[in-house]
Amino acid sequence: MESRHLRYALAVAEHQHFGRAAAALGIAQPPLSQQIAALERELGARLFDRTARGVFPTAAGEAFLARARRALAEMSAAVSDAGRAARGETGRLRLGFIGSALLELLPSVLGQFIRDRPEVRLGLAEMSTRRSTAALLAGELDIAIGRGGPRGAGAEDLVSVTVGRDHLVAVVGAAHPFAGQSKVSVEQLRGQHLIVAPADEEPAVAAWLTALLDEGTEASTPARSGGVTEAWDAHTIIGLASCGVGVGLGPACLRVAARPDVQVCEVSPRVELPELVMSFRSQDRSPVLAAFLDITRERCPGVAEQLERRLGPR
Amino acid sequence: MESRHLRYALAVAEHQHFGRAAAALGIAQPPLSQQIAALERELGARLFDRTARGVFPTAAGEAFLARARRALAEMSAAVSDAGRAARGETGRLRLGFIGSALLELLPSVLGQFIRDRPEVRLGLAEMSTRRSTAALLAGELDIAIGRGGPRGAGAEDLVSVTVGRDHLVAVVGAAHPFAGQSKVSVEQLRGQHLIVAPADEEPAVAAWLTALLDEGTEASTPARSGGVTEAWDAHTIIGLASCGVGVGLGPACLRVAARPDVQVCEVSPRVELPELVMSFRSQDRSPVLAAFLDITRERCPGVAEQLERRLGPR
DNA sequence: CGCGGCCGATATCTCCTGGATATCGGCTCG
DNA sequence: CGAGCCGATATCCAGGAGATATCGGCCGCG
Repeated sequence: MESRHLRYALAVAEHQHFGRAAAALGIAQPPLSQQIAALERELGARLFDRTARGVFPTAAGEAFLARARRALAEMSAAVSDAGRAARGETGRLRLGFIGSALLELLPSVLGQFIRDRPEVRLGLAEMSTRRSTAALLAGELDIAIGRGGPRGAGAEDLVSVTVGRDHLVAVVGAAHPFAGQSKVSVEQLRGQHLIVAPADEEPAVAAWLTALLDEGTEASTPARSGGVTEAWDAHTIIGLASCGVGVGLGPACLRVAARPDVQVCEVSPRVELPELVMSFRSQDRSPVLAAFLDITRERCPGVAEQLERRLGPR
Repeated sequence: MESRHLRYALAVAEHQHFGRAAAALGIAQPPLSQQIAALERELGARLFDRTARGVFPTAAGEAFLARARRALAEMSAAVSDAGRAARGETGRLRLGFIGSALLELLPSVLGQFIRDRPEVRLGLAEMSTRRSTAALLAGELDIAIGRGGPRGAGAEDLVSVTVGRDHLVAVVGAAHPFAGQSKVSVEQLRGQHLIVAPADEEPAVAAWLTALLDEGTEASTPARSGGVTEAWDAHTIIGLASCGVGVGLGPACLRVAARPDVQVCEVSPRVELPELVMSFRSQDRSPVLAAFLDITRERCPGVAEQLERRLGPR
């Protein structure tokens, strides 16, 4: 049995007339009679009573037609659903991001995305750069936003573009000696007890910070004698700084989360943190991802050029 | 698009392999590739990613396959539903019957029918012979059970068989002169105030009763000087008799509904009422009706022969 | 009561297309 | 780097869907 049989049976039921049904179907009457006869033979049941006053469905016909209508509705829904999914109007986008992306980048991009693609299910999860990279490679995420971008095994399967930059600031409690100054130097940070992102979760930031603090010192000299406390997120860094644990270090957007009892000091001279990087699987042809990238292209200067360069030979 | 495309796409999704999917479908691999390619062309969307590690559905493919599964399920349900309807396992049977059928015939036949065909929706309505005949002809009923069977316009479109016989009994209140006797004669009934079924609703019974009472009297003599009260159902007849309105007349099965404060008298010599008759439209080929007739055939002696005679030249 | 017309079924032919066979091209893996 | 697997492509064939012509039955009309 083919869906053609369903369409033909429904046409006959609708017109109560083989000739007119055939015309509506764009075929001649004999083949329609044949197809209905073949269908009835296959079902082992007569579907229509051919009377002098018209063609009417039997009880079996009624039962069959009801199902046939639903089957054809599912088929046309299959077509339109596939089209919408292919155009990226429906589907799912799972996004893993570092907390600081939530302070500036994501509100803008996600707002636009949700307006453009209201039927796409968004999965949002804040996580470290290491975890989002691993989840992206494992296929558990579609987009990862982290600092410094993915490195290590599997990174060659990903495409990464810079979507934001921040410079370093220091956060101290009111009682801290730095509290009076609006600026601190890198030199001053050496020897302080520092509150920073976990080294194994944010490898790029950790490596960069080590390089920054070791700069110009002897390799043998223990540069950070003050020790280090690792904190996962902005609010923890600020909280620890406020109660005098040490000097919090992080991107300038930490200011957004600052509280009255801490002071945020610029670091002088100004130094840039590893960039905010958005990654996705280079093999991922998802139209939803493409739509998200389009929006990122519009909203983040420079992203268009980076994507063109990296995706050029597609 | 034909349902073949859905089957093929599902096979590919299931096996993640064109060759094995084709083997499972009983066709060669090239036509399968072609059909999938044609489907993708028609949809304007790629449904499968052909990678080195296997064939996997795209987002559009997932959406399509989900609908395709439902569409095919509806199609096979259409086949089985049509079959069950054709075999009379599902469907509807609307039955109109005179009250006295409920006292003996229907409990037996309906019990068996409900056991045999639990999924058939039964519509039961008690009504007069005139109304059930009209409803049957109007297509509002599938079976009518009345007394004396249909007559008048349209009766030639119906098939009727006798399914029960009853003899006449008289019902009187305790204070009635007949209360002492266990038998009354037809002669004694003449001149009594009679409680009988409505003449226009039960034409066969009324005509038969008139003939019975007029038997042997002069045409000019007013035979029933006692007058008549018409009552629709057994309980009303008995109720009216009990409070002395007159002598209730009805089939012997009235005894089933009798109360302590009335007496049911045999009429002597015993006379038969018009038969209990079951009718259906001779054009009706409903398998549910056929199943009901089969049960009637088993349970009512003589019905098989009557049906064979009347339906023989089908 | 017969005849004309409508409608679905049947007969026959044609041609499209779904399927088979053979082969190619690309990728993976030993 | 070559063997082998797998999907795509090329080519051919045949079954069957559909077109045309015609039949047969039923209804309605004169």
